[in-house]
Amino acid sequence: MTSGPTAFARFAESGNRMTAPRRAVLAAVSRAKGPFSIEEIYDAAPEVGRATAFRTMKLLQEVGVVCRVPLEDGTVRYQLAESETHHHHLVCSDCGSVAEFNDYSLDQGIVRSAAAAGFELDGHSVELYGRCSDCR
Amino acid sequence: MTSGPTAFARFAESGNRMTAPRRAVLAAVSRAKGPFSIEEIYDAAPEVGRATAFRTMKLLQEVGVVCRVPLEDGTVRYQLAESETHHHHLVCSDCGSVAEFNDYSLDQGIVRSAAAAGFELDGHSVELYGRCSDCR
DNA sequence: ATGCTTGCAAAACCTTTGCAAAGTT
DNA sequence: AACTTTGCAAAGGTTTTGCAAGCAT
Repeated sequence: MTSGPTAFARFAESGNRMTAPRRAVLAAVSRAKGPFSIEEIYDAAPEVGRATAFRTMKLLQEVGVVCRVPLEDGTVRYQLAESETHHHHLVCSDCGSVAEFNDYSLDQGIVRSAAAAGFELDGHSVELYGRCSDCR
Repeated sequence: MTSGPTAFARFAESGNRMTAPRRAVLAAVSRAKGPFSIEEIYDAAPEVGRATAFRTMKLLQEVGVVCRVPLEDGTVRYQLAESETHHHHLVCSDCGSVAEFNDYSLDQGIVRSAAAAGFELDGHSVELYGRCSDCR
């Protein structure tokens, strides 16, 4: 639940310089309740230049502070990553919330599918679309 | 293996009008060996206007003739859909090929994961990234 | 000090729109 | 004949760039 400090900490650990604009973006990202677009971030952090907002968001993705959430309609949002490790997303089409989940046996199934196709697996992405328990 | 005529047939069945520009886009799409961008399509079908290329590609997606393939780097390509039904993708990072696959038990795992999270599932997308059997 | 980061504003992109003309059924 | 679709060119929106000035370390 305490995602605020975590984003800063994770970024600090990444070995990148901590600057005022980056702090502002991290704060905006940490404040966000659900998935957001880059535009929403630089609206929420007006002291940061457009270019820097884009540059910083790209950096945060690389560093794993935020993760990309592809929506069903083909657009993309971002969200503060709860876990730095691999995970999947549950995207609610009603309220727009995005929850992370892990399922070991699901990942196993993916490994098995890849093997069956003679495919050497590097990574995978799984997005589930539907309605969350609150919205049902 | 005979994907050429199939795209036309599928489109015809969709109840949309068959026009010269649409035939040109369908031909270009059918000719493509792997995943492609919209720009590649209107480069390959110069007689078709830009706007029409975009409009037609959107239509082909809706109709299920082509499917959207999200790449690991966040960009999106399209590919002629082999099967009209639900399927997943194996994206090769070496040769760029995209293969479709189905795995019933994987889908089952997804249904189970969703249920475990109290999530009402509408749809899902699974992309596997790695190296195909030819490139290994 | 050194080298990375920023902001600005322009440029580069990509996609969509409006509307009259042309085409399809 | 009725209704769709197209092409054009312009508008719209988003993301990137180049570079001098400003920071973090």
